[in-house]
Amino acid sequence: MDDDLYLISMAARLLDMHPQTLRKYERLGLVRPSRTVGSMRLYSRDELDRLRLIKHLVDEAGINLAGVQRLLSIAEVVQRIRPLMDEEAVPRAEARRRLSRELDRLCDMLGI
Amino acid sequence: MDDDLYLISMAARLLDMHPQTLRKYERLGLVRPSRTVGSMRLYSRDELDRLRLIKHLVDEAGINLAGVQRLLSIAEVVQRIRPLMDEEAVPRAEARRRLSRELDRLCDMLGI
DNA sequence: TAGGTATTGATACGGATCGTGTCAACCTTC
DNA sequence: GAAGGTTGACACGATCCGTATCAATACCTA
Repeated sequence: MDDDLYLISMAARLLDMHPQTLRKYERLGLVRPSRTVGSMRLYSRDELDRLRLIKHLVDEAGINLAGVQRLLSIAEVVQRIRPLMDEEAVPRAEARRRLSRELDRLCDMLGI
Repeated sequence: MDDDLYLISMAARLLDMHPQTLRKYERLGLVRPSRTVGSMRLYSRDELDRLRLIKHLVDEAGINLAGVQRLLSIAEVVQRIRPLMDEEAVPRAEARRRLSRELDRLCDMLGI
């Protein structure tokens, strides 16, 4: 499995986005494609998914890039919280402690 | 206690915002001041706090109003999650169930 | 009740953001 | 080496957002 990497033109075609848009998103830190030795961008499946999410938040929800950035940070925290919900995956006391810390982080990101 | 209500000019002065900005925020559903019988806006302390948060997200973080709206919705969910953390406030199984539901809601709001 | 001040809703203007287009220089492949 | 794709930088419209302005209405006081 040669875990599928796409050049910017192919990625843009798959996502129906403009290559310049992808470059700008990287410049803003919204996505971080790897590079060839000649410094050409390589987009993985995960980054395509991330870009699809960004596209949805921008086009459908009308959220600007500063807002998208904040929402992506929040999403990361929520993703860390999910596995803490699995019974017997984590000791209860430890899970509670971690959950509390992640919630504090969320509040910071939300300004509350 | 005559729980402090302010007309728009006073609210704007306290927040250092333009009255027209407050009117526009209401038109977009970001805040919902009560009204006098003559339809003049009345801002409570809670709404002033909400406006302060909005102002911070817009001015400091550069997030647009669509993004602010989404973040405020997320903040509401997080506020509902917090009390579920108090030991012995809620039966454990029930707390877990509610927490799981709120997390699902968060994922919807984040598009994940 | 009459008169002055504040609020209302609607509209318009200037600055900033964002997607897109264009350009020369570089990399890659044949 | 030639052709085509990529890179970074810049510029051009469209849209968003705070602000200003306006006539009409509400409030308050004399």
